[in-house]
Amino acid sequence: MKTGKDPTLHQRILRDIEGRIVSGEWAPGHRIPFEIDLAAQYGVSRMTVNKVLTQLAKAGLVERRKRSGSFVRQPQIQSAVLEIHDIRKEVEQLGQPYRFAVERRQVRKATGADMRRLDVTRDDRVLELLTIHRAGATPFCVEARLINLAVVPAAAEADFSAMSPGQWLIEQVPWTSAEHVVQAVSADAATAGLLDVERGCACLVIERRTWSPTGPVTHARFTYPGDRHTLVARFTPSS
Amino acid sequence: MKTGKDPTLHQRILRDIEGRIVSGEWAPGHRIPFEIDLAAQYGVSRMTVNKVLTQLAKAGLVERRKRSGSFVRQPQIQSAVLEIHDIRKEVEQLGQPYRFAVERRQVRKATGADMRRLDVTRDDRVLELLTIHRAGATPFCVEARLINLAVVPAAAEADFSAMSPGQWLIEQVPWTSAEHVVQAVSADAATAGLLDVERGCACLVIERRTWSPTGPVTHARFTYPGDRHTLVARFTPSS
DNA sequence: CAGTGGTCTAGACCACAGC
DNA sequence: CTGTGGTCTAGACCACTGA
Repeated sequence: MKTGKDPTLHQRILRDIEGRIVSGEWAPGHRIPFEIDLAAQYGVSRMTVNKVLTQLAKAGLVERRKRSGSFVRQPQIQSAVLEIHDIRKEVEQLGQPYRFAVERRQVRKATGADMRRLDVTRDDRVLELLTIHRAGATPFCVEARLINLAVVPAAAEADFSAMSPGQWLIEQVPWTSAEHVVQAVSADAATAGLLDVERGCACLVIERRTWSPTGPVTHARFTYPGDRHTLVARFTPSS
Repeated sequence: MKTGKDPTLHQRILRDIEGRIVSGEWAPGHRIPFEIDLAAQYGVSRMTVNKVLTQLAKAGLVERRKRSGSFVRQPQIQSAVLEIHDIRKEVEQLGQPYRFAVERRQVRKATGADMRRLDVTRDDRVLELLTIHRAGATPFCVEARLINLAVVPAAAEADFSAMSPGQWLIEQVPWTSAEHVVQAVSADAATAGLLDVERGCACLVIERRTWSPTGPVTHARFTYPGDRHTLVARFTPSS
C-alpha cells in the first residue's frame, strides 16, 4: 500500500474512482462512465483513464465488458493469499451438500479482548456469532465472528438462517481491506466437540479482519481440521 | 497464468524478456537494454516497451533505476501468499541469532514417493536433505528438502555448511515458478524431537514445489511449531 | 452494425540521479 | 548537465459484442 504524496494523474483518478466504489457511492453493478466521458470529466486523454480502469480491473474492483462498458464488481474478500475462501464453494467443489448453522448469537458491549480483535477503540456494541459449516453431515469449519455494530448496525437484526453471516456482510458492506493470519493450533475441548475431532487435533486457523472506509467491520476466525483442509497457491514470475 | 494464444505485442515482448531472465540468459544484475533500444529492436513505440518493463517491475523480475537503466533482480521465491519466507530474515527480525544445520544428506535414486513430491516422471537421482533452522538455541523450523539432480547436478557436491540449501538454490537456479501448500498437522515423534515440542503438537506445514524452465527443481517441506509461527498477509482493493 | 474497450503510435515534457 | 525512466497526449485502428 502506498499512501505517500506525489499523486500522479493515474493515482489521483484511481483513488477517486476507488473511493466511489469503496464507499458504496457506486454500488456493485453500477455502470462506470465510458472511458471517453471519464477522460473528458477529468480533462485527460483516454489512455490515462484506460490505464486506471485496467488497473482497477486487475485489482478485481471493476469488470470490463466490451460494447457495454465497465461495471463495479461484487466485492471479493480474498487476497491472493487465500484464493479459495468461499466456504460454500469449497464444500460444493467437494461434491458435498453445503449447510451451515448459527450456533450462538449475542449482542453485547465490546470487551477488551473484542477491542483487540476488532481494532475498535471505544467500547461499541458488537455482535458475536458462532457458525458451523458442514459438508453433508460432517463439520467442515467453525467460524467465530465478531461484527462491529457501530459500522454495520443492520447486523443486529439480520436474518442468518438463509444466508451465512459472511455472505450477508459481503452484500452489505461495499468494499474492504483485509488482513489474514494463518496458524496451526491444537483443538481445545469446545472446538474439538464442534468439529467432531479428537481434542488436541491440529487445526488450521485462518483469521481475517476487515475494514471498510467507515471503520473496522468484522473479525472472523475460521478453524478447519488440519487433516481435512489445505491452502494452496501458485505463482509464476510475471504473473 | 494465461497460456492462451492471441499474443498482443505486450505479451510477446513480455514473454520474450521474461524468458531471457528466467532461463538465466540475462543473469541477476544484468542491465536490460534501454527502453529506446528495446523499442527499436522490437520495432514498437517506447510506450509499449515501457508497459512491459513496468509490468515486469511490478512482478518483481526487474528493478528500474532512473538514469542508469533497468536491471534483472535476484529471484525472490515468494508469492503474495507467503510474503515473508526467508527464514534467516524471519529469525533475525525476531532479534535472534540465526543458525542452521544439515542433519541428514543423501543422494539416491528417486522413489515413487519422491516422484510424487518432485513431479518427476523418470527415476532420476535426487538429493535428500534434512535441515534444522534455529533462533538462538531453540529450533525454529525443520526443512525436509528434495532436490532434482537432473536439473541441478551441482547440488550433489555443494557445500551447505556456510549457506543453507534454500539460499544456495536461489543463487543457482535463475527463476522459478512455485506452488505452496499450507496445512496444519500434528507433530510425529521424529519431528517433535527435532523441534523440541510435545509429540502431537500442532505444527504449521508449508510445502513448496518449484520449477525452472528446465524442469522440477525442488520440493521443500517446512514444519514450524504452531505456537511459534504465523503467516500474515494484508491486502487492499486496488493494491 | 455501431459503439465499446484493447491496443498501439509518435512525440512530448518532466524529475531526477549519476556523470 | 545529460540521459534515463515516468508520465501524458491526441489520434488511430481493430475486434468484439450486444442492441
